[in-house]
Amino acid sequence: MVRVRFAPSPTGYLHVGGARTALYNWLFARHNNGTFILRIEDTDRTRYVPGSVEDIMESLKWLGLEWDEGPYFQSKRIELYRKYAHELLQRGMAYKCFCSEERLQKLREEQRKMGLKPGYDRKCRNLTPEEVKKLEESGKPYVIRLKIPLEGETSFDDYLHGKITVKNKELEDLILLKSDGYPTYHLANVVDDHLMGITHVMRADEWIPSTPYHVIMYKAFGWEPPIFVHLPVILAPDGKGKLSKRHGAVSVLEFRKMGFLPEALVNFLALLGWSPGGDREIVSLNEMIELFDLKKVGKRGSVFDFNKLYWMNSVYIRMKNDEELYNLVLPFYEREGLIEDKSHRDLVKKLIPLYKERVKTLEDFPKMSYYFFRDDFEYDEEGIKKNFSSTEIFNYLEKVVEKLESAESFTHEDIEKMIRGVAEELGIKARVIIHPIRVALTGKTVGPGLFELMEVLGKEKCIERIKKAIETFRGQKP
RNA sequence: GGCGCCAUCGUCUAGUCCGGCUCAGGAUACCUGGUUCUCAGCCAGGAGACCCGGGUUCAAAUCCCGGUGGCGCUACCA
Repeated sequence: MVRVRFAPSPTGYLHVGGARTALYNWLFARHNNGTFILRIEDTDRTRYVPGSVEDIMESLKWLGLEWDEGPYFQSKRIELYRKYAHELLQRGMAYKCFCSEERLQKLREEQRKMGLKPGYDRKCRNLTPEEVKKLEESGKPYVIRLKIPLEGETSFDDYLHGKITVKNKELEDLILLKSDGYPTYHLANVVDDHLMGITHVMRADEWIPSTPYHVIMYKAFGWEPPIFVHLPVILAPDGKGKLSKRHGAVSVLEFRKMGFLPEALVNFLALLGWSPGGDREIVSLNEMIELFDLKKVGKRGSVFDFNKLYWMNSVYIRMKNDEELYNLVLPFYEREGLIEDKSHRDLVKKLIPLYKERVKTLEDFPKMSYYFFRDDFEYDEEGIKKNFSSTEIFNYLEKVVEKLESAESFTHEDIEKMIRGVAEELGIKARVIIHPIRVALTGKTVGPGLFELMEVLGKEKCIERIKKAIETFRGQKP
């Protein structure tokens, strides 16, 4: 029975790197009919950020990665870790260390100065029972450290990387229990993974260096270690280092705010380091469950390519039907303050087909269709220059207004017939008036098809805006 | 610095395990053309990669060694 866990620490929002780790764990669990557990590793009170647990859970839910157990909080299991730390003490696999932080810091400084590798000098490792007793009675705070074998080497089999070996000489007696009684990540992590029956530990690459410590701990406890799977990290677009805030959005919920669809984000993230094989790119969550195979996960870090995410998002938007899109997009219009009554909601409904092929995000909808809601849009400079510099154009537009005023039907088919008819009467190409009309109506040179756009805008607005453009730009020397 | 991990188009990747089918396939981004009232979309085409050097072999992107580069870790943080 497969049991995996996603174990973030509540030090901030859930970023996309963490989300991908969660996704792989989730997919692996679902694929194997296993259990996906959420565990909050909050053993460092100083780094706790209020609200981050909520953010993490909401992010996971939004992405569709529901957990089967938890969330467990390590801060509520402190006694447990304490107990196990003391068990190691009794077994002689750990020891109390009374060295102050000041001494450790000074030690490190000196080591660095002398070109030695920094690390604890194991001063307290060989304290006699009497010395320990004396120090304890003096009330001196202490930590509990793991006794690393002085010789030999430690290795483990990583599912992706194969055998990884380090010399025990390179390892130091790391702290298991801090002087405030809280466990360090290492202790809590190992104890919980064992107690929770975790079969596969899938976490980011950066944990590889501390895995030997964990292996030594499992051995010290006499426990069977889980299978380790170290996932490659997500790199910043410049390829230098991990993705961070300064490269743009990193928080999952931030992507939601920008109008990305969870399906798109998940699909994109899944392909960052994993391939379903062949040429498949657009894969639903269900298909991913079926196809997910740890063997197909890559080893090298992958760059987060915003461009590709935008493309994928647009693909998913186009896959939605108009009704679904309406529900998704309405909140974005509301956020922009464009929705005041039912007529506005109806308007949004009509806009969906005009824009769904042109947007990359949900946020683009209100941004690109602002002029349907307000008259205070701006005219594109180039658009004015290109379309309103000749004098004849205003005569043409007047003719258009005339025709529009007498129009009985205002479907895009009839509008098209009418506009093309005007052009023919005038002996000009339709495009000669189409573009100026678009600028007059929207202020822009680009946008949905003019006739569809006019139909939705409505006869009154069309006439009004063309008249206004004539007034504004006629005789104006650009 | 030490230790570790990694290395196919700019980017995500297929192929690498079990060497020949590959003068390396797809996607994205970019460029060109077509469709069209513009844009987007769609269609067609283009340019673009096996880090370097040795070795093994009839044959290497694929196996081995070395180098280089990138990244990670080096806390009473996770």
